[in-house]
Amino acid sequence: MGEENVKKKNALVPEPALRRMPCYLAYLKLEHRKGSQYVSSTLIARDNGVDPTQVTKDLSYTGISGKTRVGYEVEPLIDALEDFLGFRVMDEAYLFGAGSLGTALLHDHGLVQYGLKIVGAFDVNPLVIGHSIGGISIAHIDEFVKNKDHGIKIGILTTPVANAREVANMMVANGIKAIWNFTPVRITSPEGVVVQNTSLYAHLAVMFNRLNAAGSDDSVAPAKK
Amino acid sequence: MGEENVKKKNALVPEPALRRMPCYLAYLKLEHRKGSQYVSSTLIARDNGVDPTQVTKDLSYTGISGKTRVGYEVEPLIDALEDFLGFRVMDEAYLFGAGSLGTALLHDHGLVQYGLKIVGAFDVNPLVIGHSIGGISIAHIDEFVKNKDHGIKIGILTTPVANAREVANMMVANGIKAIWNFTPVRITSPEGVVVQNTSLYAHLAVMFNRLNAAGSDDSVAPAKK
DNA sequence: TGATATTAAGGAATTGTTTCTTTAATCAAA
DNA sequence: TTTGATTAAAGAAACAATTCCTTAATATCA
Repeated sequence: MGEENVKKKNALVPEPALRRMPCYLAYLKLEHRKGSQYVSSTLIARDNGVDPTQVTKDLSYTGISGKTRVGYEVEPLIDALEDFLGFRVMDEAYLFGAGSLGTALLHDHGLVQYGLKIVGAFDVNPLVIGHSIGGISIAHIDEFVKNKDHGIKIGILTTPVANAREVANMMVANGIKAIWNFTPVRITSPEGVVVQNTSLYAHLAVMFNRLNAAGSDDSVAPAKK
Repeated sequence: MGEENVKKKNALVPEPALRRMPCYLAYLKLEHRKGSQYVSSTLIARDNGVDPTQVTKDLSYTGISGKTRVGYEVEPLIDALEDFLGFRVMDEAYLFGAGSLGTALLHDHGLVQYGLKIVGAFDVNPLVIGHSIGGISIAHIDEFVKNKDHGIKIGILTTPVANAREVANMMVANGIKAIWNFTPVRITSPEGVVVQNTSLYAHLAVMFNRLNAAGSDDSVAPAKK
């Protein structure tokens, strides 16, 4: 108990804050294109429907500070956000499962602008192996296991539900450090492996629920703002 | 129907709980296929890396209750979850913005299994209008405005950032009640319109952050200033 | 048949996040 | 230069969500 400068709880940036940051970034880029040089937290808050103090708290994580009575300088803030979010360094990733959703992601070239480049894709289905989707050719997953020395740290998981856990284990066993999980299966992450769950169906469930709640109840309170 | 739980005013189901439910559902379907007839919350919790009491709390929202010392009956629980999440009724949706991400979603046929069917797509780019992607032909967005009497309540927003707000407004003005927003732009929802934000980049930001934190920690203080 | 262990469920305490409040800074205008 | 208004930032309070704790029920085993 003697160590008093042991970092408490790791001081992780709150996930909700991290999720809001790309939204600020998109907004700032639009403002920048419009010619704005300074933007205040008040303005950011109003245009994005969040609390002004939350904006300053969120932005303070990037290390940038604003000027009293002026706001934030747009360009440095954009740079700081992109740096902080890791959008400026290009990370390479492998995709596992070239089914419907995997194919969809291979078609999407938007991720490259945010620092993620898919450089390989794997599957077990003979019907897709050998084909090229979005410029990436699909290989058998054994090829991934054979190649021990790839420096790829990020794996995108888009297999069917039944294989998700098995493939995730294989990814980890072969050096993957971060799993971007698009399946509804909850991956119990081993050692120091990061798992980011992004099941579209989870979001769909929330949307359906809110839609039904709004439709069936006329005394609904509007999102307590 | 809602007479007995009138005590709490709105009693909205917490979003984190809703997001976990599809995960339980996927798990239960796998267990069902394996032949399990009963599954306990303890087991669900262990296999999915969550707290057992959280499982029972989450599942209680569906109205199903488990049997002491036995657990939950798998089949009725699957039914209840699918019903509760709105996965059993097929909702139809329009897609706005057939760019990279929009095209990707049109290629994905997985959504149909979860109750969402894309039945139309709109854009403004002459290069894509008239083409068919994933069985859906792309029309000019004016066609959407002309057709006042479509019964479509759900709109998927996949336009470029610059047009997101404008298109969202147009959607709402023409009867869309729920916007599934894939852009990083925060849509300030009007009256009783539901907005579900699903920016992939937000998730990417969280993953990058956690990955970097995991790689650089141990001895180094988090450079958060 | 009775004891034991396992489970669901409800309420309390804890934790984390958001919102509110206060303070200090500084630009603009008089 | 002085005054007033607006802003960022830091701390306090409120809120929501998770985890912990207790209770009641019951299938299994002795």
